[in-house]
Amino acid sequence: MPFRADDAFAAIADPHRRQIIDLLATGDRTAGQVAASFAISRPAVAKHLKILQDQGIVLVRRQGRQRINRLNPAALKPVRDWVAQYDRFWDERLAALKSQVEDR
Amino acid sequence: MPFRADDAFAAIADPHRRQIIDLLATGDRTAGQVAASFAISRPAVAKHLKILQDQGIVLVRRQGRQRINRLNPAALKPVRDWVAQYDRFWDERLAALKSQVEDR
DNA sequence: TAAATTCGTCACCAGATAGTTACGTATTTC
DNA sequence: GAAATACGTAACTATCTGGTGACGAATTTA
Repeated sequence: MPFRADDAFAAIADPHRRQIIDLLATGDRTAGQVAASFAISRPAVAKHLKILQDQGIVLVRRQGRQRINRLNPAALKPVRDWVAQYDRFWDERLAALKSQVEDR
Repeated sequence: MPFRADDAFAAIADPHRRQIIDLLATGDRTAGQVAASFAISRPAVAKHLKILQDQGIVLVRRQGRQRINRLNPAALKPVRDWVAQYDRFWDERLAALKSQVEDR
């Protein structure tokens, strides 16, 4: 029973998708503009975008015949929260300070 | 050309592997002990452990005929660092405080 | 030494994934 | 209206993935 790639963790497992996220962090882009930045084809990029959209990591708004993709980093929070459990193992002081802030 | 699961991001993409990490966070375990906590078979667990070991997320020490697995959370740092880029999008104040600490 | 325990790994299978090319639809431009 | 543009998606392929059962090596126990 293979696992389904239906969560944020699987969404960021692919290097191309992380690159797409990093690119969208610098500004909104259409699928075509994103594809122009990579060696893979536009349909391949469109598929990656769809996976990111399904997870809410990328939001789309229509503008004429264009579909503009915008990054929604808040959707990465599950990943961030899970990883943050282990922060204290590599920086005790930072973790302590962070939990102080978060508890306020 | 599918991507190769050869980095920490791919290692934590599988839910079982995250569960194994969470389990090892509570204490060292042998592969058999880990397998006893899951519905999947011991070979399946051994494979997951090997992937985690290859990424340095799990370290093994031999003790007689046992191989004891220990969590090494520091190996998750690449994931943590990448995700942390986007912290400011959901908590500006926390990010500011964190960068102050980290810059010191 | 023989039997039992602990574990890694091989061979194999079903299903998922990432990629391609080809095509269809909606919108803008001429 | 016709042509061009921007995009999604279906169909297909090669490869990777997670799973199982079977086997063998190493170590402990009887």
